[in-house]
Parts: sequence; C-alpha cells; structure tokens
Amino acid sequence: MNESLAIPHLSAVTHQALMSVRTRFAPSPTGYLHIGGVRTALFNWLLAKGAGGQFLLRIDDTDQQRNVEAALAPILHGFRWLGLEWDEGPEVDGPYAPYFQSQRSERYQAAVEKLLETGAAYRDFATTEELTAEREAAQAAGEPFRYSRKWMAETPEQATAFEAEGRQGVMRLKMPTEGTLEINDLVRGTVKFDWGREQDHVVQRADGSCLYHLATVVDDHDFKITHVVRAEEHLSNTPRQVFIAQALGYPLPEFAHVPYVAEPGSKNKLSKRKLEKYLKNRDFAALNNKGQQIAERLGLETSAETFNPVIVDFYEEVGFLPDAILNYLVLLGWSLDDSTEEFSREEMIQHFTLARVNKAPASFDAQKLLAFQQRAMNALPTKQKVARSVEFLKRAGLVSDPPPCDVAEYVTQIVEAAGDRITVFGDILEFDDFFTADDQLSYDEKAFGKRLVKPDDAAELLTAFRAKLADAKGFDAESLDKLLHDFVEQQGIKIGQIIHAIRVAVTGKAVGFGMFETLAILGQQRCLARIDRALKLLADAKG
RNA sequence: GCCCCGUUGGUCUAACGGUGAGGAUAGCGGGCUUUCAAUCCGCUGAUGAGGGUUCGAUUCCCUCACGGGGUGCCA
Repeated sequence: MNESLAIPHLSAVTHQALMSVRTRFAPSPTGYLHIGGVRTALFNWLLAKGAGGQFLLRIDDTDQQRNVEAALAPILHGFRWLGLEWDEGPEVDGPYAPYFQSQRSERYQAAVEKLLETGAAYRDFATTEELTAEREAAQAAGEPFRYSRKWMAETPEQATAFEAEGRQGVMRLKMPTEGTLEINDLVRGTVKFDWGREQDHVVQRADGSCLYHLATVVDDHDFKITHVVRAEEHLSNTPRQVFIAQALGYPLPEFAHVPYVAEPGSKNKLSKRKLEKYLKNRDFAALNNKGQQIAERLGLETSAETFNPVIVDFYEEVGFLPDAILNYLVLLGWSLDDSTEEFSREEMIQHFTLARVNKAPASFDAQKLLAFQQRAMNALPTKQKVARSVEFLKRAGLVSDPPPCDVAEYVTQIVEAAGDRITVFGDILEFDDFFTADDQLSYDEKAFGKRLVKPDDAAELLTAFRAKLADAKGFDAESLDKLLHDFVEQQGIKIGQIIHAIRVAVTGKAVGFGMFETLAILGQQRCLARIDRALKLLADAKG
C-alpha cells in the first residue's frame, strides 16, 4: 500500500466532514403547508441529501403568533407525509436548539449589541411621520430615498436628549454609502448591487424585538447553514443580510435564489389568497372538484380556504402518492436533461444540482400533476393499492371497521377491474355501488331513463337475460362473456341493445369498468337481486 | 421613480454561437371497443419586439415591452 493512495482518501473524508452541506427551510406557522413552499423546501432537501449533509427546519415565528403549536402541526405533518424528513428542527431538535426564532431573542440581542459596538448600527429616534415626510420629499424630487440620519444618536448624550423629547429609539443598520456588492448566486450567477441604494434598515424595534433580516442571518450562522436556498423574492434582500453577516464577522453562506411557483396559466406568484381566480382555470378547477367530491364522500368538513390544491393537506386527504407530488414538483424549475421525467426519490437526490435550476418562475399545472400521479399509481403493486383503498372505504363508511375478513379479496377484484381508473386512492369511492346493499342501490336518473325506460324492449330483454343468469353454471367473467354473447345471438340483437340496460340495472350507473368483471365481482345472487329490483322500478316508472 | 431578477408551443422544459428548435403534458382528428378510462395511429402549436456583433444568434450586447421582487418598525 503506498501513501499516495491513502492520503487523498483520508483528506477527502476530512474535507467532506468540514464542508458538510447544511440547508434549511424556514416556514412561518401559518396553519398550512403551501405547495410552492414545498418545492423550495424540496430543493433544499435534495441539495443536502445529495451531498450527504443535513436539512433543517427553522420556525420563523418572530411575530409571536398566539398559537404557534397548533399552526405548526399541519406543516410538520405535511413534511412527514411527503417524506421530507428534517435532521434538525422542531420535535427532533438538534445540537443548535432551539429552532424557533421566538426562543432565540438573546442571540439576536447579542448581535445587535455587537453591531452597535462596531458602528455597523446606530440608535435612531426618527418618528414614523418624520420618515414618511422624508420619503415623500425624495419621491417628489424624483430621487431615490435615503434616510438623512437626522435623528441618529451616536452618543449616549444624544440618545438621552432624544428620549427627553419623548422619542423612542429603534436600531438601524448604518449601511455603506458607496461601492458595489457582488454576490455569486448559484442559480443566477453574478448579481451586482449598489450599496448607495440600500436603506438603513431597522433591525430592532423600540420594544427590543428584532426583525427578520437580523434574525435570519444570526440563525443561519448559528445553525452553520452553508447554502441558503430560498425564493427569489429574497434576492433583493440579500445585500442587507450580507452587510449584517459581515459586520458580525460571519463567513457568508452560498446563496441560491430559486424562482417561485406561479399561478396556473400566469406568472404571478401562487398564493393561497387568490383561490377564486385559480378556480377559473379549467384544470385547477377540475382537480379541486375531484378533491371536493372525495372529501364529501369521506364526510370531511372542508372549506375552500383550508382544502384546495394549493395546500398540501389536500393531496393527502384525496389520496395522492407523495412520490408523485415530489416528482412533479422537482420538475417545476429543474430538469436533468431534455427527456428524463421520472425520478424516484433516490434518483432525484442523486441528480439534483442547483446549476440546472431555472431562473424563470414555473406555473402550477394541475393536469400535469395528475398525469404524474396517474403514472405512479399505475406502477403501484395491487396489494398496496388495495390496502390504501380499503382505508378510504372504511373512512367513507362503505366497509365496516374492522372490515369483514374477505374484504381485501373483494377489493382486489375491484381494483384490478378498475385498472387505471383509480388515479388517487379516493377514486375507489366512485365504485360505491359494489358496497351498497342491493335494495339500497340508487339509480342514476338519466341513465335509468335512457337505458331502461326509453327502449321498449328493455324489460323484456332484461327479464330473458335474467333467466339465463339464474341458470348460469360458471359466474366468472369469461363464462359470463360467453353467456351474454350466446344470448345476443339467440335473440338476434346487438350487444349494445342489452348491455347498457344490464349495467344500469346492476350498478345504477351509465359508466363503469368491464361489464363481465362487474357481474362476476357482484356474484350471481346480487346480480339477480339487483335486476329484479330494477325491473320492478322500471315497471313502476312505466306505470 | 430608482435598483435587482426574469421572458422557448396552453403548461413544464431541452438545445458548447451551427438541430427540420427535441421531449413531456394538454388539445384536436381517427382506429379499437359494451360505457368510461386505457391503448394504437396521425396532427396542430414556441424562441416577447426592435436593433446590433457574427459567415451564422434561442444562445452574446443594447433599447423597449411585459411579468416579478425590493425600495417597510412584513416575512
């Protein structure tokens, strides 16, 4: 063994340990997890996992909301459901706890004091009115606003004097007045800013509470974040954060500003507040309706504000597969090449790079999401499809809980016959006719009219076919296929003249999957019972 | 107003300065069929505008338009 082999190996390990990639996502506890936020979080997660590093969750609750815990729970739940586990953060903690900004005030206070000491910040006593006046004057003069620092207190004497006037002091950054800042953004490349255009931002209010920009810089440093990957709306905020970091003597993290996820069919940022507008988008509305229908069958108490395709909970309730959502989302702003579309979790981790993240926002496309879901669902083994479908059936009250012992077998037949008609697990509920008692089956009025009432020979044919069914020896799909075809030949009719009537009679619906599978699954007794009932209803209808 | 970022079919995207601008999804037409779905075959559809640089521009530069962000004691 020679040394030249051993040494590089060792140093590579050391290097990796030192340079361990740490990323974070910083949600505010708003009570729900936004799909656009998840996409940004996913990029962070992928970057960290791909480098063997850590992904952390930090809670931006500087606003001190009253019920942080309740508002945070759905967010954490959403991350877990998607399988975006965090290495450090709420509930799992970690070496740099606490991970809640509301609990880190002392850290921010210490930073403010240091900024003051080094002259990077100053106490300011301007009133809101005075600042507004300055702003308006600058605007009237057509000049960019820059605070005059008239009420800046650089000595304790000055501060005392201002306080004597009844003024309250805040802490402001003393920003450079000239020069340029160049940052090398991992997505956007070199971006230049003019220091002279930056404001003396407030970092601490009169009541001692600190603002976001200060807090985020301190936290990212404390948590040893190496890559700040966030939405592009923060790009313009970066200079002030760089200033704070440098003033505190922190090394700068890498920055990557990723585009936001846009509204369906537009380039506006996707927001939870404009749902009404999105519902005018056909595809978005279709997805939403699908969800609402499933929710209704499940008996969920939903409202448009808390249950819609912008919110991650929606997908869980309706029965999407997390991997399908991630696969769709990763392609919203990132691509590997000109043709690869399908990625497992591991493949995403393996291939993701910031260099191939797009600069332009990408619109949320409900149809394409559904297409990814469809594909993932088709690839799922029947056994898993059945297990999840049974859960949904139980929740909808269509099978009792605990289910009868043969439920899995029964549902397996349905799932297999349904094939790709099941896009999300909630779709199983559309086949409720397999789970209702024969004398409770409800008939679609339109279908009943068109296929049973209207054709003059419906009752006659159905009665004749019922007799055949009653005598049937085998009741599997293949035998039934033959049975019906023989019947049709005997009667000298086309199959279309009877098969729709049969479908409506036994399922109550105009559409469904293969007729023979349907009959076979229901079994002889139930088919006969349902046909009898349909014939009776038909007779009543014809009066 | 000023500063920063962006702009390829409806949508997501690909294209060392040299491709018939490729793929996906959607749409349309047709076949198959007992309905729906699926499937098969075929088709429509894009480089925001204008100037440069270049033998050659989606790609580089400038101007404009449009969209987004910042200019907050919001995050």
